[in-house]
Amino acid sequence: MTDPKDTINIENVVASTGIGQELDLQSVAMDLEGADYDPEQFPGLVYRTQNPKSAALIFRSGKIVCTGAKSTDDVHESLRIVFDKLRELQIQVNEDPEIVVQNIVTSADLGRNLNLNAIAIGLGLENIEYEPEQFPGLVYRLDDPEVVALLFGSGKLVITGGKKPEDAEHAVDKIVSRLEDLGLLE
Amino acid sequence: RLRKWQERIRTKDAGERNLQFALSEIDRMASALGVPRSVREVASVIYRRALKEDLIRGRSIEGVATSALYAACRKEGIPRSLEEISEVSRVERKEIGRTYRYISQELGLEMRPVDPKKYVPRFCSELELSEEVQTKANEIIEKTAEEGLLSGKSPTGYAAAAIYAASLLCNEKKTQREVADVAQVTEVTIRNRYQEQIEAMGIHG
DNA sequence: ACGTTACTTTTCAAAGC
DNA sequence: GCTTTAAAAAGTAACGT
Repeated sequence: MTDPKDTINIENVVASTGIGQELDLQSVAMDLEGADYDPEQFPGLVYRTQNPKSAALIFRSGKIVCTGAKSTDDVHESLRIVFDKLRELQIQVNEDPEIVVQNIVTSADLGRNLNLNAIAIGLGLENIEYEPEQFPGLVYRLDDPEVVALLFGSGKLVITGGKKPEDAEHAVDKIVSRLEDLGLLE
Repeated sequence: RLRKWQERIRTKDAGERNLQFALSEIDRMASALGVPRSVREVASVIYRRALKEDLIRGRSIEGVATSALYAACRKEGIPRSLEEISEVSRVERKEIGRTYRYISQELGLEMRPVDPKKYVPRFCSELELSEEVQTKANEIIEKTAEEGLLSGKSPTGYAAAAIYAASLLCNEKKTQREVADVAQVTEVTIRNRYQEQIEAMGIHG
């Protein structure tokens, strides 16, 4: 009788911020160890942090995207490292740049197998996308919270598109009660 | 004013030429796949609806035409896999799949997942397997799908495994390679689905 | 027949083509 | 629309051994 909510795990957090200063990415790429910069391929410079593990995309405008962190705390820690690295290169970085979480990817487990065919019909074909020839997961878009859920035959699921950890909890609650109402859980 | 008239005629002609091209492509692909005329008609209707709803913007005419045909085959109960469809189209499989999902969603086609049993007659006939094998394969699909084994699995691989198992049970053995070739899946997929299916059926193979 | 790697889906920001 | 980055889910595929 494990509450599916207790199985929720944050797998990835995407956030954006900015140092409030324009950057010469060419010189940052020269001085910053481990930086990947190929403007022909992508306008952002890629810098990876090891602890916590994440990847930062640094742009000419001074805006930065951080992805790969496992929590919002890790996002802040990763970006603190990036800010300090830039300061070491004599680049002015704002005191406490505002960090906005843009997306949180979560996984969870409903604890029992799912009959995706029955769920597709039950939730309504107009509300879902299920094309097992192309992808094994059933795509279910929720309005509140505004997230997208991927349901698998194993009962495991992925919740993405949320901006706060509670979004995933609410989504799992709604999915569980919806499936229970339809008699499709257990 | 005369220029506007000419432009309208030019646009109208271009539009009609595009529609004619799309319909002739649907016809060409349908012939190559050997599907009945009714499927081409359903595909034409879907294409015209997509055109009317302005779903072709930002997409290729061929991509929408191919996806309309793929959807029509499924709606008519004689599905062709994306792999098979892409062989007669110049549009790649991935693009056909995503365009199909888009028009299906936008037109509210409410397509049901493909039933693997729909592939059994065609695959078995290509393998020259008897009616008995087909019936057995359908039985295997029916029973194991009820137990939830079908969730997330590709219909062609599922059908292929059931046909392989049925051919063994009916002493009309086909190799995994032979079945894999007609279903256009790998032997690995047949092996994996086959193991699950015979276990669920309580067969010893 | 293994094992490994890699691709499919969803989400999001960034700047530029 | 595309490009890049990360991550999970499970299925399928293509390598090499």
